[in-house]
Amino acid sequence: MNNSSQQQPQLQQQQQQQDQHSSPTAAKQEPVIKQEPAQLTSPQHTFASLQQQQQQHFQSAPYHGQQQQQSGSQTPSYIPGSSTGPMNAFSGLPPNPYSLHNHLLGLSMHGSASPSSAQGLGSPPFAQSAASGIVSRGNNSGSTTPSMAHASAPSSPVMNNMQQQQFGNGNAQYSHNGGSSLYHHSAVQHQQHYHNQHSSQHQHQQHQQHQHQQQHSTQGLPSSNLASGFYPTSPPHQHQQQQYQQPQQTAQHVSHPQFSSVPPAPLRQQQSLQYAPLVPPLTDAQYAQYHQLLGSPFSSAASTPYHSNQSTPYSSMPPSPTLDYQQLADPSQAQKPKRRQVKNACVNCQKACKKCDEGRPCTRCIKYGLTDTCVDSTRKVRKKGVKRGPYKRRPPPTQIGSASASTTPTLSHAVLGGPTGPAGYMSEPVTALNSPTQSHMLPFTSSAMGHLSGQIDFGYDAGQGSSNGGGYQFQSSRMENNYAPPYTTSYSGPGLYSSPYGMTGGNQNGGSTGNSNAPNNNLS
DNA sequence: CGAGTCGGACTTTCAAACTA
DNA sequence: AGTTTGAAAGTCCGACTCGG
Repeated sequence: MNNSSQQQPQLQQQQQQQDQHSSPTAAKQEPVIKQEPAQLTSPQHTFASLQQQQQQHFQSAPYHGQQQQQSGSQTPSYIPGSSTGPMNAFSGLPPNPYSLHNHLLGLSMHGSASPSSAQGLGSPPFAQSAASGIVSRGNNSGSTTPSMAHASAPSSPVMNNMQQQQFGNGNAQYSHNGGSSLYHHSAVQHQQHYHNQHSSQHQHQQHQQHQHQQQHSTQGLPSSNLASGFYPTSPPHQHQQQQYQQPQQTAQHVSHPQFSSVPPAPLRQQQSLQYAPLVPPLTDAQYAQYHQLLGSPFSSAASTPYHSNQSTPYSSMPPSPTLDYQQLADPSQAQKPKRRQVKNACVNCQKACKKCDEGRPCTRCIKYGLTDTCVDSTRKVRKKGVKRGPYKRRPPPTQIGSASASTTPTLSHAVLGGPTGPAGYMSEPVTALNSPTQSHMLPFTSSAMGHLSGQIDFGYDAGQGSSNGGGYQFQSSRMENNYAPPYTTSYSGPGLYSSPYGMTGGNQNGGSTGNSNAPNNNLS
């Protein structure tokens, strides 16, 4: 639908759900690179070094079932600080051959079916509607699942954990056997569901890509693994990568602190940049070459667009959902890949507000010798029965000029005359604010917006902020004021979905206050 | 310099609201 | 019954402080 562009990344996520096994690798790199730069080979990997690492990575610790080993018995490779940063990531991951297999099997079986596990991979995302129907109902919490897609997509391991919780399993180790299939099943379902909602075009693209990938990437690895994208193959991805490359290279790489003296920008975007070093600024062509040279299926583990979902941050190629859009909208806005989060951080990481990973013990805990206490944190149960104000609907994308849509969120439609936009809406201070930014900033400059919103008194904000109840008061006040959320708009662009709306909208204001507190409450 | 702390940006989850 | 919305709940970045 509208969000198709957004979806890309997500699709990838989903597709890679299984990839997660692989992606975790990437995922771990992040922390390593970033937080533990010293340990790793420093962010500034050269291609050569990168290659080596990857190779080593693969050779030495392809996939052990370490997760099982767990406590204490980590293999050396597991330990951060070794030169095998990537490896750590890799090994740190759950990848257990069995689990992986099961995982895949589960997918293929439950997912929209695909004869081979490999296909299973690709299929889920594309299986859309058919599957979705099956899906959404019945799993854990109730009705929905649209969002699950997000979750499921990112990390299989995570999924497991998460789902375990949801299913009441409780324990973190992700179990394989029957369990895995079960979890995955749901995961798949969600994914599919999600896809339904949002993407469609991209799905096709990616689907194709996946196929290619599979075809190309068979080098002696179990098909399932390949399928899962466990070992990404560079060549297949290249074209896709190129799509994503530009934004990153142009913007991120260039601006990365590592490579430039550019002072840390206030924007969070910088964060993502940290990963850039893996691939110094290159032209598209160069980049492509690079991957070709690397050639090995593993070479691009982190960088493969497919994996990127999870690994987005780490990979230099991370197709963020927004990237495409950004590019289109405003190259100058190019941005950081979307930050990926684990579904459930361990208690230690949570407490420290540091990045966690799916592994248990997680990399960080291993590093700090907290393996004993590295367990999933418990999540609150969302309260039910909270009333919400009426939702605004976005006008169909078609109404909005495609051109304008791509470049501008077209807030105006909604705001001004949109079905959802009350007349009074424009008068709101917010709109004034928004209007300038909406054009391109909104989607990507959430941080900027955040600042703005923080500085600006929206009127309704005050009342709402204090409310605990969450959105309820907020909503009602809005209604009273006849106020429409700022960004509800008809933005048809790709994926700006969550953040733009969430942030700028009520969420931002109300949310930020609430949010900021949340962690503290929990953590402290 | 590494570890701990923390504000808050950002992401994900998921129930309510909405639509077909 | 399926989809969309959007706030709650959560993750974790990055700045800061502190101790060795």
